[in-house]
Amino acid sequence: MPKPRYQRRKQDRPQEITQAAFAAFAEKGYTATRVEEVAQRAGVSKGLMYLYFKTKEELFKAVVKSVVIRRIDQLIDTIESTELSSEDFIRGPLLSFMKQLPGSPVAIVIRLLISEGPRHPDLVDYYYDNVVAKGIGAITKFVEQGVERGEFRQSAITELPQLFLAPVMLSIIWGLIFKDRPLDTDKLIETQIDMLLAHIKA
Amino acid sequence: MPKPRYQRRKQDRPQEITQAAFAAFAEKGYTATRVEEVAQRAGVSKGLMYLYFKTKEELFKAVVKSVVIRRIDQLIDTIESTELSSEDFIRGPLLSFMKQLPGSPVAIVIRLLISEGPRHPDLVDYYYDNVVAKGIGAITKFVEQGVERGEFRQSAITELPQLFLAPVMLSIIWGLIFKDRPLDTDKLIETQIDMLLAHIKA
Amino acid sequence: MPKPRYQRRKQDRPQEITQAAFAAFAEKGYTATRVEEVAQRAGVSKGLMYLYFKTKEELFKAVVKSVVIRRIDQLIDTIESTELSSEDFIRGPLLSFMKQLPGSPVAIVIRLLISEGPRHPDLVDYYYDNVVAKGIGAITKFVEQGVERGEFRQSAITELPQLFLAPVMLSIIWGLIFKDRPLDTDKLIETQIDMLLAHIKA
Amino acid sequence: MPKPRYQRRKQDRPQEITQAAFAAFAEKGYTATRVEEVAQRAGVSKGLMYLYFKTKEELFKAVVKSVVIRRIDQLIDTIESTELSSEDFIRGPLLSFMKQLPGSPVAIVIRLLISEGPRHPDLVDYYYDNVVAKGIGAITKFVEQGVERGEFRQSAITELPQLFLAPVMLSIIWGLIFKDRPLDTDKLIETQIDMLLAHIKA
DNA sequence: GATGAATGAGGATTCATTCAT
DNA sequence: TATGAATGAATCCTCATTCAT
Repeated sequence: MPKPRYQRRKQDRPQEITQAAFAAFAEKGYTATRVEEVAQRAGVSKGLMYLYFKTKEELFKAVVKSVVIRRIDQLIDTIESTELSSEDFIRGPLLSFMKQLPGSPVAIVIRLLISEGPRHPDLVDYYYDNVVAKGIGAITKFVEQGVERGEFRQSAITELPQLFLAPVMLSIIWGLIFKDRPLDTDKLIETQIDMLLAHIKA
Repeated sequence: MPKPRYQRRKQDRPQEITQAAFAAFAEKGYTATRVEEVAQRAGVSKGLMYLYFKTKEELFKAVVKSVVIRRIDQLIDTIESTELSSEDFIRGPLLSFMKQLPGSPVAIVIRLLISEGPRHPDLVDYYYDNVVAKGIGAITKFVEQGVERGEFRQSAITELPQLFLAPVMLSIIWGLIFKDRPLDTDKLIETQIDMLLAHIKA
Repeated sequence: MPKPRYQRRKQDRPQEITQAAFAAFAEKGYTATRVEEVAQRAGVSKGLMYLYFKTKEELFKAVVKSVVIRRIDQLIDTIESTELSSEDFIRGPLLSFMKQLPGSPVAIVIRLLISEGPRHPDLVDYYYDNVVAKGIGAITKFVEQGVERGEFRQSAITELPQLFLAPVMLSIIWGLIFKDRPLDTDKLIETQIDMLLAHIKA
Repeated sequence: MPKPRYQRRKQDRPQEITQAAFAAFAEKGYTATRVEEVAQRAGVSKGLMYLYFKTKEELFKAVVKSVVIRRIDQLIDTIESTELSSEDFIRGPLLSFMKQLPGSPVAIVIRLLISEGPRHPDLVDYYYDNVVAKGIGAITKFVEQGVERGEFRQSAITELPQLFLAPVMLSIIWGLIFKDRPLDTDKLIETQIDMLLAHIKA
């Protein structure tokens, strides 16, 4: 069944290309990935790439944005609609969310941002505004809620929500650099949560 | 106008080149740095570079190794020769050590490893063996010592020394990506230490 | 927003495209003009272009020919039907004709022929046969008529009718290269005519 | 005698490349000439081209300038140091100078300026300032001298020195477009000079 | 040992042309 | 017919590496 060499699929192309590019960037990084390779992965000609993305850089940005979108918003929605106590929410949905991050596309995006970020300040800003700021904000707000409810006490952690993310980040970086060396990231994150809760509980 | 640094001595060359390369890599990353630029920074001709380093990759490895050497060993020596109690040591020398990491060349090396590591498994191994394993080992050993001395209790942390590093790593990555966004890394690290100590003290 | 020009009629298409192409070539030259741009100017899809013109080159030839047609024949007709004396005709209709050439599409065609001519010998031949030869022939014949009538004397100019065109050509080239530098082309042409008439009048 | 594949000839390279480029541009025009072809003609690698000329455009400019330099200055020098009467100078050195222009590199430069000039306004300015303005100026000054000396009378030609150039320009363009069609350019130019002198002689 | 001129493989991008719809 | 998505050859330019001097 030889595929028709010529298919019109305008609707799907951007995503197909974006996905192929993500896979390629994940494997080789941005610079080492040739545009032609992305095209091949997407089952598309080199020229078509430039119909949808003016430059390789623009493709790069599209890739980052495509990964980012809606990931955080889900968490925030969950936070806002939850009826769980603060502790239960942290030990439940939040913990689950955190545990899956190191194995998710987010890890790849982190890698891309570390490698290419310095040359794409606008992308860094985009990522900060849409992911980091939102995430940090959500956690902060949630902790403050716990304080209001009397579940938590005032503590330095309210101003350092990054402490929630620290083990996640370490797990991500560990996975990026030391792929084969084992690390029990789940336990790492759990233990951090234990410590944090012990620290802030009233 | 590359200054003719005092008497050009052959034996200093490798280091001079290595330092220049490190500075260049720090600014632009490995791929974006041209060999010629390193040569200029080192006040040396392009051709001479290849007398000391067969390829750009080899130079890269030399750079990573040069940064790594002796940094960790100092910490280990300090640990082994200290007469402080475990807690005092942690709150003193170890905390200081951790605090200066985000601003140190280590951060640059992390960036390089994340960007280029996948293509240099041997370098990753080298780094793991000489830095990470040693560091992790030292902390583990130290915590175990605390337990033996009765200062600390048995806990999950003995097997997760990465919890000490987590806030450091987050600080490093934050600095790499979000250069301008403020983050009180010192406080972050201190608070983590507080929590860890609270968690493991007998 | 390409206006849907009244009722799109098939038979007008070739001319519409040809006109659009001429305008584009005039602005950017042949090579720098993309087929797609011509299509847009003509309010037509890229694909349709290829229904009327097999290649960009064929379009180019059609453009040159479309500009050429009938321009010279008008002059010749006028010459043949005039009842003016030779001098009066030269100072009247011929001078007017010459004066308007530098600002006319002919100037653009000259540019195109200079740029692309070497790669289109057949087009050059076409232009020579239908424009230059005819024009030169007409002037020659007209001058000879003047001699026969006793208005003019025999002179080198009978064999060098290009002397009539010289100031026109200089004006055209001047306009093509030095768009902004002023040149009184009318006076240039008039003075040349004065000199020529002084030279050949019996 | 296989040429050494690797020769150091820094001194001569720019000119060699410039000459090769001129030849290539003369044959094919700027756009149709590939950088690699110029390299081959110059017996040089593609990469070396970019050591001496940052871009193809810069090479183009260098080519134009290399042709222009000193050509006009020679004429001006001759004018200033001549002891001939105005008429004798015009019929002698000036006429010779004009006659050789259509077959000289200047013709090629004209072609390049017509084709590529619109995209290189600075180059057009350069050419105008260093060639056209100087040439026009020299002729004007020379004619005025003739008037002062009583050889010539006041006339429109003092303000239209382009009349001297008109037959030269026509000859150049004729040669560029109608390579094979014969035209007695020498006689054309001579006759124009005859007419001009007849017109301005006191 | 030093130098930096010279090489050439590699990769991004453009655009005339084709063809499924 | 008419469209414009899709193709791929063509080309500029970069930069790690080599080597004559």
